Amino acid sequence: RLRKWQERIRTKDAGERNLQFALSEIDRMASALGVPRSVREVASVIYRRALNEDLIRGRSIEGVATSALYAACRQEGIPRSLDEVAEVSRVPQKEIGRTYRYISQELGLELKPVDPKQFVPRFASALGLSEEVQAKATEIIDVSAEQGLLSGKSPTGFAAAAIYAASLLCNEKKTQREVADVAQVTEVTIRNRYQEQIEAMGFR
Amino acid sequence: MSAPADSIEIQNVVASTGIGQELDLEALADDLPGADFNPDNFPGLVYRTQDPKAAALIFRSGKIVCTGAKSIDDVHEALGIIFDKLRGLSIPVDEDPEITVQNIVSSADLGHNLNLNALAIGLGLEDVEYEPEQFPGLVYRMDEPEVVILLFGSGKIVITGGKQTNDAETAVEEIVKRIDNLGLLD
DNA sequence: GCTTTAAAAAGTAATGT
DNA sequence: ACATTACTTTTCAAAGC
Repeated sequence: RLRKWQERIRTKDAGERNLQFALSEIDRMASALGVPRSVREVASVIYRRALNEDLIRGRSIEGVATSALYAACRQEGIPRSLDEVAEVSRVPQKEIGRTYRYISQELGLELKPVDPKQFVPRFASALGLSEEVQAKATEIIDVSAEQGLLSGKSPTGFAAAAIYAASLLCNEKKTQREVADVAQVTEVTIRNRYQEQIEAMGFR
Repeated sequence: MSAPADSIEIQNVVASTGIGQELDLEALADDLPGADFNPDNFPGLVYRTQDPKAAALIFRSGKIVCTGAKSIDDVHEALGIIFDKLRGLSIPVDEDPEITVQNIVSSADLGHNLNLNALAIGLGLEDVEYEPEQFPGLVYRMDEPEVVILLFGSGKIVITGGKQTNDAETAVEEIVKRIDNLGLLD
């Protein structure tokens, strides 16, 4: 009986240590990504819910912690791409995506698809672009999305192309490579989305 | 006049069967020209038929998985060829091994572009998986028939998970109804 | 969970000319 | 700037780790 008690305490301690580890990892990754404290708290809540619902069984603590942070960013309207999240995590991008889909389904998060507009302020300021360019990029996204061009396209690539197009239109030109680097997409993707978007805008 | 259901094409049929006889795969790999067998990698021996084109996974237990066929008739034909090949190697094969269709993958065209963002919300986020950062298709799990449908912006779709020939047709009619009811069919 | 086999859809990426 | 190849998703069985 004494052994059982010790085992329980040991398990409880282990569980407590695991939770502390997960929360400190969320904190570390959130700092590296530069997301506000409110997002870390949302991520902590999602992680604890996943823990209570026993969703971690068969998955790595780090994977669930990273996915919780990815989900929290989206829920708070300041999304990070899976690439960006994977850069500060020690879990491969593929596993983060798979784990996110799983906990999102099981916890019923029902997050809407990521809106490309939500990347504009962050990408544009990283490129030192003005408010005017940001407003133009936002307009390009709205107009082309309304014409059905967004279906199936990656939100980061869509945002990157709109920012590139806006930088040209506002005489604050950035090269495709510069925009591609901050958005972590290829120049080919920017070129493809850019062509569709300027056509949708009625330019050519 | 061309209904979406008329555009359905079966792309792949997966079926399982068994010859009711244990097999020595090492020996079989030597006797069957073109057979791939890497037990360290995978326990099954891979054997491909040319006409109809299909691939069979043959296991030590005598159970066989056939995949890649374009129709249920092709599955029977391909497995028939394999059964005869085995008999030719003087391996006893059951008279008419039962063949079970496990999965049918079909493609179709709805004939309209689809707004996947609107569809994700309209069909219900709880039944939908749409992560364009990871994959361009919207994944929709339907209960009746129990199939999974992948929907693309072009209006092209993939229906998978069905076991009956008519599952794809039923599913296409149902998904068209649901999309139309949402006013999302241009 | 993973390993292998097949197939479609469309986007993105890496490599090659 | 092109093309080609390859990988992402879903489904399913098989035997074994």
